[in-house]
Amino acid sequence: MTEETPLEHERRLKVERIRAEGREPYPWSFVGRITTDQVRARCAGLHAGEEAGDPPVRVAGRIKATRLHGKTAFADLEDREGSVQLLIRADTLGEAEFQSWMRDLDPGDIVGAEGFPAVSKRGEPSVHVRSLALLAKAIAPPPEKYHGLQDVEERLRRRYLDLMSSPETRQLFRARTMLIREMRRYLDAAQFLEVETPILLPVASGAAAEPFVTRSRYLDAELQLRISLELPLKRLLVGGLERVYELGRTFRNEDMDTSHSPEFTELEAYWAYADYHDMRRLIEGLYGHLAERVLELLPESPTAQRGAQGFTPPFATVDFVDELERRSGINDLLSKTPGELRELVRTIGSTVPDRSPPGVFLDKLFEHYVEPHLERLTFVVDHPALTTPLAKRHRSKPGRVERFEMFYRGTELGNAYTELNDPDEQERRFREQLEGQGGDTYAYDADFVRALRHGMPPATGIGVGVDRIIMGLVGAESIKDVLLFPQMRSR
RNA sequence: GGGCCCGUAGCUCAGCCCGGUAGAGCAGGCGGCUCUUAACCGCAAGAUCAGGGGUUCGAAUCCCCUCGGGCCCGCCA
Repeated sequence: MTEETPLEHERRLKVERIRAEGREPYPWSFVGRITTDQVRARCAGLHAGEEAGDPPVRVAGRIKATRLHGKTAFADLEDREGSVQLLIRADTLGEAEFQSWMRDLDPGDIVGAEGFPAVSKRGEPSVHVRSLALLAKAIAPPPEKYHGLQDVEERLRRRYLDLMSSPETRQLFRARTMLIREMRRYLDAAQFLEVETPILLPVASGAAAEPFVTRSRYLDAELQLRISLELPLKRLLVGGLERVYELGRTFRNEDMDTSHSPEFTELEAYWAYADYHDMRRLIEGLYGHLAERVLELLPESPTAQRGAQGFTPPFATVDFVDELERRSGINDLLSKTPGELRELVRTIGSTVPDRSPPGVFLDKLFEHYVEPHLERLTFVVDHPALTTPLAKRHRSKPGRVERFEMFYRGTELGNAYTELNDPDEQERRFREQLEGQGGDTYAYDADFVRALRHGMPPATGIGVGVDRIIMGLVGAESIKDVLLFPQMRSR
C-alpha cells in the first residue's frame, strides 16, 4: 500500500462527502450517451450564444480541466472521439447542486452529463448541462494538463497516464491496431488461412536464439517459449493447408534495445506452389497498402509521412555477396575457409565464438559492412547457403540460397525464402548447425524432418517483425514506443 | 559488459559549474468572480532533492557505491 499524498487525502474526503449526500461515487452505468464528436456536429448550425432545444444529449468522459467563474463554470470533457466543453450554470443546475459540484469535481474525474447542445458566447461548442452524474471519482490526479507526462520512464511504466494525457499516444496505438488488422485483411484476401500454433514447446526451434524456459507441472518437463513460428507452419503445408499465416507473440531471451524486445509480434506466412519471387510481389503489395493506410490513420504526423514514403514501392535490391564484397573490398568470399572468415571477422573487432557455424561469420561481416548503410527500404537477396539452414539452394547461383531479407533504416524487418523441402537435405543442414558449438544454433527438430519425409509441396515463406514494421510506418525511434507495456526492470 | 547523460512536490520545471540549509507553474485547500478555454485575482499549504556512504563547520550542489531510465557501443538475429 502506497502512502496517501495530501492531495489524495483531500479527494478521499470528497468521496466521503459525496456518499454522505447519498450519491454513489462509483455507479454502474450511464446509458444513452453519444460521443463528443456527435455533440460537436449538433452544435455546427448554431451561432455564438445560441442553444439547441430538445432532445437533450448525454455525454460521458474524463474531465480534463475546469474553469470556475463564479456562478458559471466550464469543464472540458474528453472521450475516445475528442472533447467538448460543458457549460455549467448555477441557475440551470440549482444553486445547492452547483456549489456541491464545484466543491467536489476535479480534473481526472469520469462524469456523465445531460444537457442541450449550445455554442458559448466565445464560440466554443458546448453542452449546456442540466444534470451531472459522477461515474468514477479520481483519487489520484492526472498528469499536468498542459505539458502532460514528459518523463519517458513514467510514460512506459504507466502507459495509462501517457494515454490519458496524450492524444498522440492514443492515436499511435490505434494506428498500430488498425495496421495489424490491415495485414490480416490483406492475407485473408489472398486466401491465406490464419492459424494458431503452440507457444510452449519441448524445444524452441526455427531460428538461432536463446529461448525462455519454463516448466509444466503436469508433464513434469521443461518447456521453452517459441522463438519463431516457422516449423509448425511448414508442417501445416505438409498437411495440405497450402496457404497459412500466424500473427502472434514470439519470445527471445536476449537483450533489449531500441529494435529488440524480449517479446515481440511476428508475422509468418507460408505459401505452397509459390517461390520467393512470388513472395516478394506479395509483400511489396502489402507494404504499399500499409503505406497508404498509415497516411489516412496519422495524417498529421510528419514521421508517418516519412514512413509512408519509405514503404511505398519500388524498393532497392542488392545481392548479399556482391554488396558485401563491394562494401568490404574482400573478393571471392564464398571460397574462403571457415578459418579465413573467422580472421576477417576478427579484423572488424567483432567477437564471435570461434566454433560458431561458419555462416555466422558471413552474417557478422554483412552486419558490419552493409547493414548500417541500408537506410531506404532494401531487399537483400540470395544469401550464402551457410547462413541459412532452412532455405532451398538457389536454382542458378552455386553456394547460395533463394532468400531475401528486408532492411529499413539499418535494421532488419523481415526474411523470406524458397523453402527447403528435401527431407534428407534438411537433416544434413540441421546436423551442420550442431557441429558449430559456440553460440546459438538452430535446434534439431526430428519430427519436422519426419514431416518433410511425407512430402511438403514447393513453397515460399516469410517472417516479419511486426513491431518494426509499425515503427517504420509511424516513424518511431524505439520499439518501446510501439509496445503498450514494454518490458521494464522492476524497481 | 563498457562509455556518456538523466532522476528535485502528484505532474511540468528552476536551483547544481561557483557548497551557506529548496523556488515557481499546474493540480489540490480557503476566499472572490454568471461566457471561460494553459481562464483570472488574493491567501495559506505541499519536498526522506532516487537510495546509501564519504569530504566539509555546512552538501540538492563536490567524490564513491547502489537502484531505475535514456542514448551510443559490444553481445544477441
